[in-house]
Amino acid sequence: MLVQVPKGTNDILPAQIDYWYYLENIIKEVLQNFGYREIRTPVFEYTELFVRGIGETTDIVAKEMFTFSDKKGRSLTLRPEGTAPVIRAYLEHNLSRENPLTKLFYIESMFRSEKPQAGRFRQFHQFGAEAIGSPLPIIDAEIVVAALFIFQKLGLTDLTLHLNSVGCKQCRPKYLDALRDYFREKKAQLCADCQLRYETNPLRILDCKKEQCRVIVGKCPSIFKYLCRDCAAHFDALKVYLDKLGITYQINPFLVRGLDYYTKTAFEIISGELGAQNAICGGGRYDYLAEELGGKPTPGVGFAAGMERVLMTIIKQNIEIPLWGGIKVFVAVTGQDGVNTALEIANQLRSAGVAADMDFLGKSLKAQLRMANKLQIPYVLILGPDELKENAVLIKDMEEGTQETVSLKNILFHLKSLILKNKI
RNA sequence: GUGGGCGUAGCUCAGUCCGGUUAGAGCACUGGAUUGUGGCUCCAGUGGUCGUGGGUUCAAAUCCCAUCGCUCACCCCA
Repeated sequence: MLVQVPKGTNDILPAQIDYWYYLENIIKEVLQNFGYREIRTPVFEYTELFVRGIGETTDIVAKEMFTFSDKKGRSLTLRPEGTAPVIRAYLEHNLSRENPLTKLFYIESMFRSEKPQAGRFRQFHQFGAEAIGSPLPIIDAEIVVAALFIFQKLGLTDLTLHLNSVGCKQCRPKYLDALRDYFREKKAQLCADCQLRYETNPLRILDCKKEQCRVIVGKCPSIFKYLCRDCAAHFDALKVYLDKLGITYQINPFLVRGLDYYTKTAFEIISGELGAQNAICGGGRYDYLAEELGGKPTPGVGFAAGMERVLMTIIKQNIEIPLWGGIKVFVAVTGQDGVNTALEIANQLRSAGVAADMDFLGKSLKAQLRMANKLQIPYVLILGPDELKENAVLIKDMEEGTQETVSLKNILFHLKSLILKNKI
C-alpha cells in the first residue's frame, strides 16, 4: 500500500496554489493597511500555555490537542489556535514597550485532533489579528471591520455577523448563577452533555443544537439583563460604532465561543455558502488572558478565520482569482548540439524576467511543440542544426502559427517587444 | 468518540442486484500517419493484485465475514 497523508491533513497542490496566494496577499495587504504587523510563532508550545489560556474544560483542551513529550519529558502541544501563542510572544518580548497598543496578525497552520468532515481538518490554516493594549470598544469595532474588510475585498457575499457580549468577572458569575437557577429544575430534561455543562460551564448550554435543549434555552434569562454597567456600555458603544459604519449585524445572545478567555465582545461571521461548518471567522475580547499567562493585566481583542472555509466560499461563489501567468517562451531543440545553446538562451531569458522553459526528457521536436501547445506557451524558439550554423533561432508564434528567423543577438529584444505588444 | 454513504486504470465512471472465458468506456498519457513543426482527425500503445485479508464455490469485482481508507453528519469549532 502507498503511504498516504495522515487523516485530516491535505496537500496543497500547484493546481490550488493560486487560491492561497490570492488569499494570503489580500490578508497581508488589508491588515497592514490597518497597521497590523505579521508575527510568526512556533508550531508547538508548552502544553501549559493552552491549558491556562484556553481553559481546561474547553473541548479544544479536553479532547482535541496533539500533545507529545520531548526527551526530557516536557509536554508540548501543536498549536490548536493562534491567540494564546501571540499573547505569549507579546509578553515574552515586552512588545508593549514600543507601543502601548500593539497590532499583530498571523497566517499559520493550526492542529486539532478531531474527526474530519467538510470544512474541518486536523491541520488547517487560520489567519487572525490581535489588537493588544486597549480596553476601549472602538478597537473592538476596528477588529470586526478589519475582518469584514478582508472578506469584502476577497469578494465574499452572503455573510452574517453575529454579535454578543459574554460579560466580565463582575457580571458573568451573576449571570451563570441566574442560568443555574433557571436550569436547576429543568436539568433532567437536558441532554447528557448539557447536564455536565450545567456543572462546568452553563453558558455552553446556550448553543447546544439539540431540540430538547433549545426548547428550554429559548426561555432562559438573557445575559443583557445581567451585564454590569461597564460591559453594557462597552457593548452599546460597539454597536454605535458599527451602526455608523453601516455594518449590519445580528445580536445573538446564544453566541458562546468555545474558548474560556473571551470577555465582553464575542462575534462570529457565518457564510451562507457552506454546509454544517459555516463559521468562517470568530473572535472577541480577552481582557484576562495576559494575566492567566502570567503577564501583567493587558486588555486585548482579536479574530481568527479559517482559510480552508474561506477558500471553499470563494470556490462556491465562483470568484475569479488571478492565475499564474505561465511560461512565455519554450526553447525547443532538435539534435544534440543545440542543447547547451538552448540552456544558455533559456537562462538569458529568465535573467531578463521572461518565464522560459525547455525540454528535459529528450523528446522529439514534434513532442516538444505538443507540450508547448498543451501548456499554452505563446512562443517557441526552435534551435536546430541549420539555425546553429547561422547563430540564429526560429521564433514561432503559437497562436498565429507564423515563424521567423532571428539572430541569437536579437532574440531577447525581439521577444520582449512581442510579449509587450501582446500584453501577455 | 458515535452514526450513515462509498472504495473497479492518473481522472469520471460502467459491470455488482440474478457469480461464469484474457475486467471495459471516455478523458488524460506515450508513440505513429515519409525528411525539422503544436492544435483537428485517424491508428496503435502504456496503465488495474477490482482497497486489504479471510470464507463459500468447480468458478468471486460480483455472495458472506473482518479490516483499512475516503466521505458526510453528530459533539464542537475555523
